[in-house]
Amino acid sequence: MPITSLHDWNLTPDEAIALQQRLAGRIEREDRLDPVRRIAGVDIGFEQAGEITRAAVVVLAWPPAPGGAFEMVEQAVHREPTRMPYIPGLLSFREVPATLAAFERLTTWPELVMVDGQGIAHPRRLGVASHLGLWLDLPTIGVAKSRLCGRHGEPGPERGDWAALVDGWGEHEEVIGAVLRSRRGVKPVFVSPGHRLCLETAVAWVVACLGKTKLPEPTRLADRLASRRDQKRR
DNA sequence: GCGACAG
DNA sequence: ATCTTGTCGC
Repeated sequence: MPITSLHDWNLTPDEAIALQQRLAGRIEREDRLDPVRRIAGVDIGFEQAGEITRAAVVVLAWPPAPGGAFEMVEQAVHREPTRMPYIPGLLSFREVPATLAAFERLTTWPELVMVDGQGIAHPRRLGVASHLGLWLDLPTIGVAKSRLCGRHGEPGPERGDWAALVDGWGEHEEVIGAVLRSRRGVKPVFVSPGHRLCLETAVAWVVACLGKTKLPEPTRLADRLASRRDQKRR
């Protein structure tokens, strides 16, 4: 059931938390993906000492070419005044509005989206990837570089090895993500379902999109575009 | 009260 | 996230 109306993004922390608790109940964790032909990557960067929020989205063709390279189908960037400071747990209210605007500039639509941040691996099970997934009504996966919440062991050393990220105790204990070794010898990434897919499927897609670096291609390329590292060179 | 804390 | 040069390693 797609969400048809957008809520107010300028909320007090308490109101934002209450809203997250309600929206979390709408997250679908069962696989519901259309045949994948395009995968989008999303990330946010900042300009002018944080005054400007810069949302970047890249759309890559799936599957990648025989050599392993992903074809860049389209890119979009949207800049706007930063609306609120970074508050752990409330990241989506700072980044999702600009991201939605960037998506509106696309002429092609993806069937899957990877977001730089957490999916359900969040205190109220509604990280940026999940929140964005609800608004786009698309399957989303959260790929974060560090942990927000949950406990976990050390994943194995090989690419693809992962350890469960669990949160809660007793009857409330649940697996909320995977601490994935995306490359030998590097700190693992935190993968969690955003919307419309389960953990195993999310991990499989991230692994399938890994190139030669720590981050999967969709997120890595979006990161470069958001931080202007693709042209900013010196 | 004392830590922890995505980007 | 961002401010920033060189440097160690495959």
